[in-house]
Amino acid sequence: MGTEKLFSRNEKIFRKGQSARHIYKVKLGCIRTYANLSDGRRLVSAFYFPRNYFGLEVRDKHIISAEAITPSMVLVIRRQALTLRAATDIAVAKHLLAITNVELQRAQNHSLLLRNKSAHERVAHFLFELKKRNRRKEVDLLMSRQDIADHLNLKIETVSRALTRLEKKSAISFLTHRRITVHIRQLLAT
Amino acid sequence: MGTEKLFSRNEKIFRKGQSARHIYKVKLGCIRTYANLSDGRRLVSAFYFPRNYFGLEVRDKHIISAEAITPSMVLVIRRQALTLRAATDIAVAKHLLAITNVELQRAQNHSLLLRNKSAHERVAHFLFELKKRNRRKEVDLLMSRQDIADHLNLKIETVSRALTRLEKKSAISFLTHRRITVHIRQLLAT
DNA sequence: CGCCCGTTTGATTGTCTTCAAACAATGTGG
DNA sequence: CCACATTGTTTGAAGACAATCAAACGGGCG
Repeated sequence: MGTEKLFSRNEKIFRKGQSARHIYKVKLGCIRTYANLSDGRRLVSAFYFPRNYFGLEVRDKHIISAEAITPSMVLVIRRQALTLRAATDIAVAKHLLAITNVELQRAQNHSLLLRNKSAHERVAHFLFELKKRNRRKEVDLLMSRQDIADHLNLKIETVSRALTRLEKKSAISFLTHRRITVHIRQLLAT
Repeated sequence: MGTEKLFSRNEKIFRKGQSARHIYKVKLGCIRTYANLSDGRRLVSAFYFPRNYFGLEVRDKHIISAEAITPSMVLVIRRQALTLRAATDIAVAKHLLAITNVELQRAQNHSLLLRNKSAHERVAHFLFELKKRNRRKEVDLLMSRQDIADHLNLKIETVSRALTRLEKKSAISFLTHRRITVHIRQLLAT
């Protein structure tokens, strides 16, 4: 169901305001969804990895934009086709509801995080989630520090400092700037 | 439609977790909805004044609690009765949708406010909204400083300082601690 | 009148941002 | 292959802001 499509680095997948005719599933790569605020800042809503769905909308228009962070293979599914199938096939309907719930949950947790947690806690939580979603030993930070900062509502320097502090506390180790290992035990002890 | 009920100061109207069998309309007084966070803090979601509806829920359980701030007269409407009428009466259905949208809008604006604005801006915005909803010359601060603080995610001292600063800038004048006049022009110039 | 609660004020601290500069990694043209 | 530019990241110092701790104030009510 749907057709695969390749997006290059920083290529737009959909824009805020466009009518939401498709939903998307990451096959390979990494996607960010974001909005540009009126004051010039950028708000990165979420990152998506292989097997994640994105582009779900309640209304008929996208309220955020999406871009590929790395070259990414994306399954593009016609929304109408999906809702039609969901109307008759209970399994499809359930699946659709499930991925919508995942998304809702993510949004709610994230806004709680931003409201209640300090900069260091936000970064630690972000890495924790990354690790959970990746399950491999090493975690690739496919997104830039700026992406992370805009996601956590922090300045890029603050993100950087938080990372070095976590390394000093042996909660993470840098292999390269963009590739780390996460030591869950020490991370949660922060 | 519905029955009027009188609630005394600080009396609970519904609790988090209760099944949401009713929706409510303020006739007289002032209501707060709130949640107690796991860390002991309290989060005041919103204040409701005469003609406002509250207690709307998407699911079947209340996710927040509600209390009367001052002695309040409240119209209690059976939810089932309302949705039944909405099923046949388009006007009722539209009305229901409208008040739900007001609520959604309020929630979205509020979380934007908390994310982007400084303490002083939050307090100024709060007073601005109060004034808009009140339309009278004087504005009664029926809620305590603590209520305001918990609504704006600030400490009580910060709220107090913001208020005195606004007075110094002639954006507001105190008649008493709980009764002020708001000078919109100067308030927006902040 | 005096107490109590809510509020205001003051001094200090901690955290994040801002401004500035150094550093590292990668790419490009000669 | 090297000199140089570009981009992304880290580090340092100073400043801004709200939280915290502490104390004084004021109004309402017994």
